[in-house]
Amino acid sequence: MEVQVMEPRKVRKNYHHGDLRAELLRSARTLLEQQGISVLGLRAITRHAGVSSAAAAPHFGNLTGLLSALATTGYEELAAALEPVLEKGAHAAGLVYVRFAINNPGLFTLMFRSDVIDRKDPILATASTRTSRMLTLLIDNLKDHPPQRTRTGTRAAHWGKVHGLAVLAIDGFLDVLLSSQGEDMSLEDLLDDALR
Amino acid sequence: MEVQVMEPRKVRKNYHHGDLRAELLRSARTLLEQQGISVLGLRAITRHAGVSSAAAAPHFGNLTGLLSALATTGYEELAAALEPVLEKGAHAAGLVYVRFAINNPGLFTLMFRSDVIDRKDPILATASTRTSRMLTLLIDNLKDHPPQRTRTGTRAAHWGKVHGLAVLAIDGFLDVLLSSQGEDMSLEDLLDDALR
DNA sequence: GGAGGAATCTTATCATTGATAAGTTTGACT
DNA sequence: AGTCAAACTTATCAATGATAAGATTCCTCC
Repeated sequence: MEVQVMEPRKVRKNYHHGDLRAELLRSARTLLEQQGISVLGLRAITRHAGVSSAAAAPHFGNLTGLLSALATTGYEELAAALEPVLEKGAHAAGLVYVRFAINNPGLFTLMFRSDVIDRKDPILATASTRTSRMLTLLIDNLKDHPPQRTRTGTRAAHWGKVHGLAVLAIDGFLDVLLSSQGEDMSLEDLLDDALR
Repeated sequence: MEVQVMEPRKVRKNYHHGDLRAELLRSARTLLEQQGISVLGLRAITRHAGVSSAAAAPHFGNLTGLLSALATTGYEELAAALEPVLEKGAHAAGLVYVRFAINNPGLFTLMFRSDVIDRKDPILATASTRTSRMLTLLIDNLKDHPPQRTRTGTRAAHWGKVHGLAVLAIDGFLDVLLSSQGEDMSLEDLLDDALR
C-alpha cells in the first residue's frame, strides 16, 4: 500500500532523493521482516524504494555494504535496548535480548550472518564490539556469584543461553517444545522460566 | 588435488556415475566445510563432482532438495554422536553437541538455515525431530533437579545454552571472549567450564 | 537374448541476479 | 552564472538455478 509520509524537504521528481541512504535501509528492513532474508536482494530493495537498481552503489558500494550497514543499526538498537536494564541484573537483560530477537527476527538473524555481512567493516565492527562489551559488563554485574567458574566461563554460559534461546525461538524450536508438552504455557512465560 | 579413490563398481566412462547422489552430497560437504556456505551453489557442487550442472536434478530436484538432504545427514550424525552419552548426563552431552558444531561448522550452520533448506521435507523433518527428541530425553535424565522450573523451562534453558555456545563458537565470539581476557584458556576448557 | 521403456546424464537455453561503465541530472561552491 | 563533483539512470556483462530436449545406459519382460 506504500504508506508514504509526504516528505517536506525535497520534491522528489526524478533525480536526487533527498536521503536515499536512509530510505534504502528502511526498505531493506521492511522487506527483511516481511518476506525474510532470502528476498533481500539489491534489486528488490531498490525496487521497493522506487529507484533504479544501481542507485545503491554510491551509498553502500555493494549489497554486502548495505546489509552490513543494516546489521550495524541492529547492533546499535540492541545496545540501546540493553542500556536501561544494565543495573537491573542479568535476568531482565536476558529477557530484553531475547525479546529484541523475537520482535526483529530478520534483523537479528542478519546480525549473525557472517556470510552476507562484512565483519571487517569498521563501523559494523565498532557497533558489534560495543554491544558485546555491554553484554559482558552486564553479566559481570551478576548477583549470583560464580559457583566454581572462571569469569570468562560465566560470560560464555550466560551469553550462550540467552543467544541460544533467541535463535531457537526465531527458528520455531521453542514453539515445538511448548506444543509437544501438554502444559499450555506462553512463550513469554517459558523464556522467563528458562532465564531464571 | 582431487583425491579420488579408484571406485571398483562402475568404470565411470561418461554417463552413469554409479552413485552420483552420494558423491554429490560428499562434494557439497567438502565445499561447505572448505569454502563456507556462500559458495554452495548447484554449479560449484556439480563441478566439484565432475558432472554437468543439471545432473543433480534427477536425484534432488533442486538446490534446496540437495541442501536439505545434506542437512538431514547432519541431524543423523548428531543423533548418532549423542546416543553413546545418553546415560552420561547433560554435561557430557552438551560437550558432544558443541564439539559436533565446532568440528562441522558448515554442516551445523546449514542445519539451522531455514531459508535454504526445506523444513517440510519429510525425511529432513523426521531426522530433525528425532534428534531434538533425543535432546529433550537427555535433558530430562538430568541429575540436578529443577530448582523452581517447569520441565519445559529446563529443556529450553539447557538446549538454549548448548546451542548458543555452539553458534557463538562457530561465529568466533567465544574466541573474542577468550582473547579479550588475559587468562590464557583453551576453548575446550572454556566450554567445559561454561557447560557446568 | 534382445527389445522397449524408464531413469540418468548432457547440452542448450532462459529469466534473474549483482556489478559496473558510461551517460544524464542536480546541487553546491566560487 | 558557471564549473565540478556527487547522485542517479540506462545499458550491459558474467554467473546463477531451472528446465526442456536430446543422448546414453540400465533393467525388465517377452
